[in-house]
Amino acid sequence: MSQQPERLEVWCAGEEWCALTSTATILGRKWHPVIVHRLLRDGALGFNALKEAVDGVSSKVLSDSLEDLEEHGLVNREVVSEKPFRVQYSLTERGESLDPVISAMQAWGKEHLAEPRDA
Amino acid sequence: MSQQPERLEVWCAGEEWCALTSTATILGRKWHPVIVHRLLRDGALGFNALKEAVDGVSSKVLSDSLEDLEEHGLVNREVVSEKPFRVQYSLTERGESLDPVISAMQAWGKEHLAEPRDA
DNA sequence: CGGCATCCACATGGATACTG
DNA sequence: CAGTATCCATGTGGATGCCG
Repeated sequence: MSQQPERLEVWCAGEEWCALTSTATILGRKWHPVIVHRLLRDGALGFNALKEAVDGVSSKVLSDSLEDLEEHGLVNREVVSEKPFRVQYSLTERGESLDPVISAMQAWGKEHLAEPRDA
Repeated sequence: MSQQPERLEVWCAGEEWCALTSTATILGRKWHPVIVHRLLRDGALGFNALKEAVDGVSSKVLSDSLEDLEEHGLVNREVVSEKPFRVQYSLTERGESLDPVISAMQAWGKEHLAEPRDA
């Protein structure tokens, strides 16, 4: 059940800054943190449900993003039904471990970015 | 002395995902988190000192990155001497407030990304 | 429903060379 | 020392349309 043992392979292993740049590269794509956040909040979701939950992403970009997240072992894709074709995306353990990072990012954003109305 | 009162203007204000995407866009650029980390760790640094501290970035990219960080009010640029021309880059209060985010990113990276040798 | 195919525009990073 | 000027390859996102 645990797909955690091995660490993610990265091109910069050995460099002191690798942990930071790699994490930035993974979470720095426009929708990645939002996707992870939605899956953390709502649990497993189908493609279109996730698309609506994210709200603002196109099919193509969501598809690309999910593929990238899958390749990084953060998201799990599961076909739950063939007849009415249904898929579910959920976080792996590694994906869930991003919670503190996502939370920190969102907290910072809420604290320092402009809001529509102040009050 | 406080340049914190106003929040950063962003193109996505009002969107629920704005805090996350904007933060991702700011910290997601390859060297941004490393630059902020170095300034957090070492304090104010000159251009070349910072370039060496980051280790791996080109002048052009460092220059671009610093400009971007300045525009976001995270980094402060100060000319400390004209004759022997010297400049110092340091974090603003807003920049320092990124500490928890950078720390979370680095902690996650160290925990989940491959290292040169295992033992 | 859950995508993929295409095409396009622009952002980003890197190499190299040069300057005040 | 502290950058800027070019040039270029690739990455990334977005729009639109189509398919099983």
